[in-house]
Amino acid sequence: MLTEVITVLTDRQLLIFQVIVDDFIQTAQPVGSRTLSKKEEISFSSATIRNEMADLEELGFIEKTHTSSGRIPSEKGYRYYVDHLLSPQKLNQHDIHKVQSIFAERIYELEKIVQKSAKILSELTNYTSIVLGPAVRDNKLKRIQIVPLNKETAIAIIITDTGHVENRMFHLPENIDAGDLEKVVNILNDRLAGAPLESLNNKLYKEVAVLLRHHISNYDLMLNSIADTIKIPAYDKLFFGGKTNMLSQPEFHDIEKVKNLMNMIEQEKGIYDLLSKNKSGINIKIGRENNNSAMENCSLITASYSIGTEQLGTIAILGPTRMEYSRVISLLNYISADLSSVLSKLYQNR
Amino acid sequence: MLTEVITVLTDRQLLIFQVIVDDFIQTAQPVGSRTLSKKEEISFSSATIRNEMADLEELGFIEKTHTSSGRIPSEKGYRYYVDHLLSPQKLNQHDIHKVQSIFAERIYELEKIVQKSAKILSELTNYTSIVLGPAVRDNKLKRIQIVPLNKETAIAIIITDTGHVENRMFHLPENIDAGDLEKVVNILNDRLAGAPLESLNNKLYKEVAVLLRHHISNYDLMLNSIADTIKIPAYDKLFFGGKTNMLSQPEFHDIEKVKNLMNMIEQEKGIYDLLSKNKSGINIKIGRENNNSAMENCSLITASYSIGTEQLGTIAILGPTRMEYSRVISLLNYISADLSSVLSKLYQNR
DNA sequence: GTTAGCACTCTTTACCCCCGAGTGCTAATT
DNA sequence: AATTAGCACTCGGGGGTAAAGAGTGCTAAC
Repeated sequence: MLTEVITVLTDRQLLIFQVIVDDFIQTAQPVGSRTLSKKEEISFSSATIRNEMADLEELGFIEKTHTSSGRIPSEKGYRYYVDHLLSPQKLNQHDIHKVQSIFAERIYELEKIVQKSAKILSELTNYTSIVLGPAVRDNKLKRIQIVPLNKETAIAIIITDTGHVENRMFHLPENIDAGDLEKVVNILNDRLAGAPLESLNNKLYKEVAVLLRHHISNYDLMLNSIADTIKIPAYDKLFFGGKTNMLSQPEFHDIEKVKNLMNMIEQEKGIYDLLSKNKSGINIKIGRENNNSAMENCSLITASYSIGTEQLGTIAILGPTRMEYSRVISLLNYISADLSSVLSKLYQNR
Repeated sequence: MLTEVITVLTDRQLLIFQVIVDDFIQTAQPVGSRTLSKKEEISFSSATIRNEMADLEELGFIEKTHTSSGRIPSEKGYRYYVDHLLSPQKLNQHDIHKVQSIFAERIYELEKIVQKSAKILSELTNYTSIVLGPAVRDNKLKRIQIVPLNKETAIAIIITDTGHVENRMFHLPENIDAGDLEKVVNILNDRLAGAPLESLNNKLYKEVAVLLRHHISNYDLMLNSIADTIKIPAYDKLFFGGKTNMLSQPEFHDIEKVKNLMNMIEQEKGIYDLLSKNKSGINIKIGRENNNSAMENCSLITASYSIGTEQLGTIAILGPTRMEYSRVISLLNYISADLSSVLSKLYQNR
């Protein structure tokens, strides 16, 4: 187990540190002692501040960009700021109004609500928002449907209890007729309806296979196609908002950084990894804490949304390390609570 | 009707112009007379070249970036190059191999094939590829299905003859039972199956409404929900490949340009407009011909793919005006032909 | 008609210098 | 003992100048 050295900062150091972070978050410019001394909340001279800053730097909370520059928060500094100095921000009327517009229209599809949340969130923050869509993994099967398109192909459709629909085309075995198909579908629904999607594959081969054998000759081909359809959602869907917002951040004037980040966003796999392994509640990962070179100058704040106690998905904001943590956290909290309550009302009694 | 002034260039001017364009496409650097005079295919002095270039500039085919710079092709120049000087390029073995990998796996879904095409195309060209997915507009309805999820909500699913599936949740009228629903579904399929999606809305209100009235009390609410489901695909889907490839092009070192372009790509509406109004075959739009400020330094080459004679969708490459036109055109031709033939085999007899 | 030669233009790069913002340290002040 | 004024020093950025390099247009010679 790691032992954390608890650093005790004096009140004055704390004050200076906080003002440095707040100022840097706003301006993106290194903060010097003169600038600080002019702030209302600071009543001592620049020399004093310089001394304190030297100490704060020694402790690793702030750093210089070059020998005679002002200071910027280090990653450790942001971590401390986030852990100890964050005061929850009240959302203003405009924010609240916009968030509630997500649920203004009568929308029933989970996915659409989630997508709209991503959009609104990115508009409110000017950062990039990412939403990991509702996990279908633990949905339960509502119905399987097979619709033949012509003699050779048919389309298999599965519907889950949350209204999620997956479909896939497959090749029909030769010499199968409509009656056979109907029997197959009946057996499938009989045996599998109500079962969690995760368990379907297993059940399919263990319980259904035997039954199918009695009814159609070329059953194995069909079985594989159905198994294919069932296992489609390997990853849950990702929704993005404001993918290009990062381009407006001064830290991304360097095209190379942009390219790295955008590439990761496009690939989705990396993002998926970042989002999926978070616990419930608010999670904050700062810079290299994300273990991802493209995220060097970025922070990721995630929150989960749920139906009742069942965690459904994750909603996140990706921004520069110099991010408005307080505001973003408030927003995420607010949206995820709203999302959870609306979704619960809609789907609780499924 | 516009009268086009036909400009006759001497063979030598043509040669010089072609070499300028080819060189600039490769290097992205303005081409000077000295550089040209060193080329194998050019056997006259730099002074002669300078004279010819002055003429070419007067005619508007090339331009200078500043008074004493080399020349770059103008938009008019690219247009001429594309219209008169393009020699079809043979694809190499590697290209052909990669293209054919699109169809290597047995995939039946139109969308997946199309998506894979976009990916491969962007990898082969290092530009951004865009595919306008199969138009569902003129698909014909295969089947409508309604699956109740609980007492209040149900999900309506429509399946088209090409295997496209759309679904939408809706609120069930109160006091409707499973038998009623089945009747509704039967009526719908009876009346609408085989009809083009476009005509469904009309038919629904004109023919089906009367029938429904006899069977369920609250039929109008239901009717509207079904109408909603049917009209979902307002725009055909867009698929992208290599969205970030543009970032590697030297003309996009300027962050502002990148932002403009990326924003347009993200919004999709603009892209949709650019793609949807093209005729069959290869279309080339250079720079401002696209009528879109974000496309100032870009060219768009589109090709259509089809089943039989029915145009299905569009496949396109978005790159800088300094684009490898010849190669891209060959690739697009090749892929669209392959796409068309494979899709025809799969769906001809639908 | 072609080309060698030349003066001229413009960009790029480097270099220098100076200014401003900031620092750390020391000595004086409270 | 803590705070602050003062000062020497450092570094980045902006402006200016100079030289190099690539290119042009024009003229005169071939």
